[in-house]
Amino acid sequence: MRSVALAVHEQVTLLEVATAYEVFGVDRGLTPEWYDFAVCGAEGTPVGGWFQARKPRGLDTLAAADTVVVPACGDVTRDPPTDLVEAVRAAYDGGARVVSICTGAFVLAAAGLLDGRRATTHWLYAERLAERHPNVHVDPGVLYVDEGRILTSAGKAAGMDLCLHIVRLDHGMAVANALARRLVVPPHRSGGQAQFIPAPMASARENPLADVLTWAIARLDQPLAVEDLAREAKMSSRNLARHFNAVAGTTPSQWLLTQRLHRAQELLETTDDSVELVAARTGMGTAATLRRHFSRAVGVPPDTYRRTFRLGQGVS
DNA sequence: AAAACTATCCGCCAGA
DNA sequence: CGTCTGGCGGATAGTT
Repeated sequence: MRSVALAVHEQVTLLEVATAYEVFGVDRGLTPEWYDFAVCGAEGTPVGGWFQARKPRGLDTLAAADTVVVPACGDVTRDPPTDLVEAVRAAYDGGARVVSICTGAFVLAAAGLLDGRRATTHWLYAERLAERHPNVHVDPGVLYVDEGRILTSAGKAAGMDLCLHIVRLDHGMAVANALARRLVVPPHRSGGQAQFIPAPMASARENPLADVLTWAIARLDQPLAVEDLAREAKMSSRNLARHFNAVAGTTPSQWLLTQRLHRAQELLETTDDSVELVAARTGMGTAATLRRHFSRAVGVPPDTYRRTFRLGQGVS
């Protein structure tokens, strides 16, 4: 996945174009080969109402890229431009990985790429997306969703998280962490699949579990069991599991484990606590348990992760 | 390293 | 009737 094409079109917003450009378009020498980055669209397309795309490649060249990034389409009440939808469809059919930021998900949905898949978009438009495209499993509560060749992200800044996630997939964690350090953003805020972060704006109506999740995150240092969550949620564990699957696409214990591992990563990055202590402070019990889960989820053992991260800091 | 032990998940059914 | 909920038990993943 070495070439990235960014689709610009009418009403595209500045931040998202900038996000993709900063991540994929600037070679900071972090790894021998960075991405071949191209902007595709019509000459003079206004960007964010302030700038104009200069000498972009045509939309028809989208399909040539390994990865296609689709930023927000300004007006979601109208159908996205047909030529854009078709170009995205063609790119996907040609084997490209397709990524949307914010309401760019509407373009992917219009191209039929999201049917039967989990996806996300800006929380403000999640309901509209679900209405317009009933076959899409819209999850308004995550930063991004990784469905393999289709990746969608929530509003604005979450696009950065997804772009970093892609760099992590392509170049590994060390490079992604070094880049995050250069950009001065958190190195890893996880998005889709088994991972779930309660969206700050998620209302109790959208996500009846939001309170329980927040409650649990505040007590991560304790060995919480699923039963404890159920009690807090005032429902049976059976029902809690059901809601978890519906809202987060995962099980209570899986979600809990993911949160613990996030906290562990954070502690490894920011403290000198021993792995035993990190295990205790993340409610993982023993170091052995932490090591096993950490290695499987992150890919490297805790000690290696800490060393790698420290190295990444040195690069800046 | 394996076996006993525990917690969790999930399909199914029944009741509200 | 469709939807939501709780409980049961086999299967399985995780822990000691």
